[in-house]
Amino acid sequence: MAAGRPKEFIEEEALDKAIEVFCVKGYEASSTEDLLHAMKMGKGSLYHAFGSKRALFDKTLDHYVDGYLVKFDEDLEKSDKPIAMIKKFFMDIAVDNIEKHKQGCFIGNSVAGLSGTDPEMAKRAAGKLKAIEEVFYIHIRRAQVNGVLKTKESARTLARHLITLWNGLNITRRMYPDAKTLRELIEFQLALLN
Amino acid sequence: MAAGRPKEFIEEEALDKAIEVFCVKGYEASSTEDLLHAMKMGKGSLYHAFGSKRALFDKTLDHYVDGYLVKFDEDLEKSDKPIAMIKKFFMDIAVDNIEKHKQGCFIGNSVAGLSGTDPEMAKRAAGKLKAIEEVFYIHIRRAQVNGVLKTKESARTLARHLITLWNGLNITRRMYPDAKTLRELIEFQLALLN
DNA sequence: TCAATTATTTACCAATTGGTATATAATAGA
DNA sequence: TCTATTATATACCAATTGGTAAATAATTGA
Repeated sequence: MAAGRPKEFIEEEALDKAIEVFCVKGYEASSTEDLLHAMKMGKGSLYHAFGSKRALFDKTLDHYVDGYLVKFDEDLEKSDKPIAMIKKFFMDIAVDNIEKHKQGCFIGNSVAGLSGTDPEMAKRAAGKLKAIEEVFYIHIRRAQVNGVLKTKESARTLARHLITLWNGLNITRRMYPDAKTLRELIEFQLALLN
Repeated sequence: MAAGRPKEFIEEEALDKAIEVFCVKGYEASSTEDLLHAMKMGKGSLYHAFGSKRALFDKTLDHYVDGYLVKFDEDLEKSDKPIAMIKKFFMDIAVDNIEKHKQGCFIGNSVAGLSGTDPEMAKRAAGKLKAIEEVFYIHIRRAQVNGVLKTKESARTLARHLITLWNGLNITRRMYPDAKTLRELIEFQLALLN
């Protein structure tokens, strides 16, 4: 195996920290200094390991979705009540703490923030949302075939409804960062999934 | 009346240009240089007239909503089919051109982009969304009393549904900047308004 | 015509930006 | 122990950032 001085940071942990910074401040407002401090590494190391701020951001996008979507899909796969689980996924947003509400969704924030300055990266972020939609789609489709879901509306539209709800809540939760308001709203919209 | 050298710019026009810049690039990524160029004024003039980048942004928020929401409300007031008009308002999003899709909603973008770096300004932007919700609310409520709207769901929840749909489309239209997909989605969600 | 007032132009500023180059440190294998 | 390899630390960089100061230009009212 190759030799060389061993890394003093764990890539996954460093990326997690970078995600926090990018998510809270957005791409432009996150300075290299912010990232360095949060990731606890020197400038040399960071640029050696990740190449550039943009490349780092790109990696965080993958890391964020991989670590979170794959698990969600697996959990749905195992579950005997996937639709109830999807509903719970949304209802859980309502009881998030105020910090989470203010933070919003990393991917949604990225799509909104980058589409004017870095369309290519925005497209990649949008692709991640499509991947989430796809998970919704697969399990909705299956539930329709099963007969668990009675609605005749196309699974594709239902999945897109959910992703739009997700995107919408990402903003609306900043307007109303309280459980009651959000719960009412989410319950109302999930009634379409019956 | 007071004397003094007359302004060489029209405030409303300058603000419109600033809105374009802020909307496309976001607050942080919009440099003073960008703004100066778009607004066609010198640095001295800009700082003399608006004080700071942040104060300018604040003014654009007001200008954007004032010029657009008040008119919408008036139109709804005049209309004999306000609910149909609200629906049309949403359906029109679907046929916007690709530039508009990529641009998204100035207010929504601002809420997403500022909540981590300037919570106070983010709150002001969120307040603008609440003002839009209020317009929806008033006309939904009235339509329920009229009997035009049959649904017994609370007007407040319906209004919040619409603002969440608006916020959601703001992101989803970046994923699917095509009329067909958006129309399907919007039609589906507007079915709740019957 | 002369103040007073307000707008514009221009030159300037310290601080911060993302990024690089070089030297050094730590490892594995020969 | 020597070499190849990889990681880190540090000093440095040009460019850009938001913002200011002072001089000047254009207006109104006396």
